[in-house]
Amino acid sequence: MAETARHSESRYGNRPTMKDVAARAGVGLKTVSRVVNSEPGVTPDTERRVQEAIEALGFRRNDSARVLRKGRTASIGLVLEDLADPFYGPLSRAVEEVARAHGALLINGSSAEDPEREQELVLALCARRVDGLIVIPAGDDHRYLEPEMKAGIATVFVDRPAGRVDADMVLSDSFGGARAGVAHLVAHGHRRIGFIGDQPRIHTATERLRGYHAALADAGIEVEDAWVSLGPTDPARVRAAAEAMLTGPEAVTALFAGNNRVTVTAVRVLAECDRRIALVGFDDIELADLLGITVISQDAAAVGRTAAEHLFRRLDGAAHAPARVELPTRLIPRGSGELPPE
Amino acid sequence: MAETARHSESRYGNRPTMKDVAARAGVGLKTVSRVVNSEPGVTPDTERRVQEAIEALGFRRNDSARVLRKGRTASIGLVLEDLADPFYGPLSRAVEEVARAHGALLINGSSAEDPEREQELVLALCARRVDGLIVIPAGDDHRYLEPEMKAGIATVFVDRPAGRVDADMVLSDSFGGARAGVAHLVAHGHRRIGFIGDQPRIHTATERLRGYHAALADAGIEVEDAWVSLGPTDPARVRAAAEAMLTGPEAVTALFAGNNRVTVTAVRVLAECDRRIALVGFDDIELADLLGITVISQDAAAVGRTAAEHLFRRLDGAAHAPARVELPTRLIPRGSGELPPE
DNA sequence: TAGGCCCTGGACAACGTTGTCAAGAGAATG
DNA sequence: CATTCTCTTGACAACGTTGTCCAGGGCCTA
Repeated sequence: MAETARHSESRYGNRPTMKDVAARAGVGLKTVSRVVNSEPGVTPDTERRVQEAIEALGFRRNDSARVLRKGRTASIGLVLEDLADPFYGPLSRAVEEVARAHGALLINGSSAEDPEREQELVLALCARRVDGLIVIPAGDDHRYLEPEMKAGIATVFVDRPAGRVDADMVLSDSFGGARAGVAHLVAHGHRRIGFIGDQPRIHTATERLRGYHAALADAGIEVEDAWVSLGPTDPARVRAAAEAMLTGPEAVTALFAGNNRVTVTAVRVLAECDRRIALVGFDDIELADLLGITVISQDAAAVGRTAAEHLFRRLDGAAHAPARVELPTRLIPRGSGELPPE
Repeated sequence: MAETARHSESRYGNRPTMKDVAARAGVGLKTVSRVVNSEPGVTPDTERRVQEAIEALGFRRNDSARVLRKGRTASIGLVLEDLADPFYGPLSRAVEEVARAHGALLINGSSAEDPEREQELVLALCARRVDGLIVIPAGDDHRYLEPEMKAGIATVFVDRPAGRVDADMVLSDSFGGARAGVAHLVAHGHRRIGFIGDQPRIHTATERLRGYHAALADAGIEVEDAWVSLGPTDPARVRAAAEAMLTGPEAVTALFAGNNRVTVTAVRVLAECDRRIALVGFDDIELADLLGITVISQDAAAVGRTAAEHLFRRLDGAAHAPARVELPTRLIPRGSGELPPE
């Protein structure tokens, strides 16, 4: 029977290690390490020999081992709701750019708006010992993160506040934006305005609804129940909600859409409608200019950049109390929000 | 002088290790490992004691160490061009879903269409020992990946073929799609058709141009130089190209846009134009239905899913020769491509 | 020429985990 | 009661890297 060669086939497909390089170059292990990390104290001749061995063997440093030894992974985690959502693409890209500038890689995960999945993802990232976390919360209780944060994983919450945990946050002014958008409709003569938003457990959804109520209260208008609809933002639900608001004697003359997905569906519904209904949407959308859609725009890239910069400032040692940054929104009139009631 | 407490402050902010848990629970190290990994052979009583210690200390397994030991990182890398591009969001999300189903995390990076940055990113991912790589090539020479692939990092190229390297690829039928799109314009009476595409070093750009030429050749139409423009797809360049094609006695009556970014700008230019110019764009765009834009649609999510499934099949041991999958495209007529020449 | 210093290079431990193996405690069997 | 077998448990090495520390050689100075 052949002797058991239990490690004849190593895990990384027999990748050469520094030891192999050292053997081939006829130097010590640590000298290879020095060359690989451009540390001083190696004569040019020795360095050349090591470089040749590295080249010949196709050696590449194993960062897993390095991470274990050094304690820093040079990677950060980003947990968002859905990478495929056009709002999160630019945000994610902005985070990536900042990470890159700090020599860090980005690990991405989508929670699909499921609190359990969010937690699962976040904890997986913590187990990897990412240096920091940027989280767009799906759930509203983040106490599970406390031990992690105490253990030194810097965390910044984005777009929605953290639940029951004291941490840095970067938000958009949902309340103010919605209030301005609805006030805009009021200013153009509307008194019956519908609001279609996301599920009430999502902070931005209720904030925007609060803005809607504030604007109508400012105008002395009493809101009817039938004008407000919160829930999932899939096309079917939104379509049903919009159609309900547009029918009957009490039909609204204008709609406020609580986010980009709602706006998209609303535009489709209104295109099929025989009356001219005004529309203001939260979040800008590509080609909205050509379609003449008035929106409340938030700068997703700026949100991501701000959050990432915060994070790295923490990683660089900033120890001030958790900060809450609120970025402004901007109303962009393009026609749909300026239609008069009919 | 105080004694040097060189490790008084450990790297992970003094996170407890299995050793600490073992000490507290009064058991051996390996027993903790067994509990953490739900391995059999631990009495309920022991398990309870260990669980309590884990709870009390807030222990979380350090996956860096695990990775080093096991040789699998349970993570894959995705290098694409720009996460903020609406084409890549769904693709990336689809890859993530497949990875999740296999218990792997996704590390994301944008090459910004820069071959050097692509290589830098890919090699960084290799140094992390990701189990596999999905690459949307920016460069056209990937020989630098050969040692990595030989060392066992599975790699799938997506959207564009790998350069000088034999590997799995998942592509869309750019040639066929463009040919069908241009033929569609010809069928509606156009004989002077412009083509605005991406930089010629990008494979899809030249493939689509090839499709354009093929369709016109099929129709016996001779292409004039002024009808074709390849280059960066930033709005300024595309706008200039489009405006040039739309002026003069030899102006085109229809445009074929080589990708989503080109289409967006083209739509803007045409909206300002006094003549009615036909347009077909490669890649579908949100709200294109409302704007009546005829497109050649490719299913980004399907591309991502297919690539990721290929990758994991490789990781599970599939050893067949590199495969090249080409996914079909679909022409979606919505009005802009059916305008007659005027 | 002797002594001291600097510079290069290498041996060794440690990071936190998991695989291997063996020991010990009971239980089952003769 | 002796023996074997099963089951639980823990000691130990190893993964590939980096930090610490020491040795030896060359060079400078007195």
